[in-house]
Amino acid sequence: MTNYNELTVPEATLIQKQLRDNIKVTPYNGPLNYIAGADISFNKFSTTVYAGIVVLEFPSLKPVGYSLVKKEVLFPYVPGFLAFREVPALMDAWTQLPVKPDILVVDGHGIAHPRRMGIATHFGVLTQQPTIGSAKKKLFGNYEEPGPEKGNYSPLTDRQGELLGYALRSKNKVKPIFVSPGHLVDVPGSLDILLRCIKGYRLPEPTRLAHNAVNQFRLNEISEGWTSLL
DNA sequence: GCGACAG
DNA sequence: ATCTTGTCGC
Repeated sequence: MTNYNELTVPEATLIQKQLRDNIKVTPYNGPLNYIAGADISFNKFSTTVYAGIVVLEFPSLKPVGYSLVKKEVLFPYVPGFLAFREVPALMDAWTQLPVKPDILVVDGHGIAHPRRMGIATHFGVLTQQPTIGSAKKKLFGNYEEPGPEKGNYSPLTDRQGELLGYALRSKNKVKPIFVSPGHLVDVPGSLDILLRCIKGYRLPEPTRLAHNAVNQFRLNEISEGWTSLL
């Protein structure tokens, strides 16, 4: 894998344009026995990032294990280029997984991106794994505020009206989350799967548990490596 | 030029 | 993203 730390934004843009030819937004018809969530945590002003992937049994959503790694990152956070900052660390956590999940939910957008290359798509294309993007804020596209009830959603589209994903009310009276396909999953499919990951919190279980894990890791409450919970 | 802007 | 206490509403 190329070294993202030395890249300039124009160079990163070129990479996104090259990778976009490999994106596959297609129905996922494989099995779904395991789903995972990926997230990153770090201390403000630090170049050390704590990455983690938590694997859950599906549809019970019970965690079965987690992979945690620490890595130095120099690429800054630039809206639209999150992947260049977080993918390298996530890749290490991914490689360390003894068994890969059927679907991976990444904290960030999939194709709901100016060049259709959000972090979930970027990671999916590089690993050739089905991924879904789940973000807490919109990055790109237009949408109408979804209804107030849990489960209500509205389409997220580009200027040509093409469907990129959805704004989803994952819990009553909370701001919506944004769901979009990463790779090897289609738009409706990404919503169907994500809806089955909601457990009463705003964030879907895979993302929520991954977020908790990387924070515990950063605060030295749990250690690096692969840990089985079985 | 102005507004928007994942984590 | 992270830093932080109390506070308002369901």
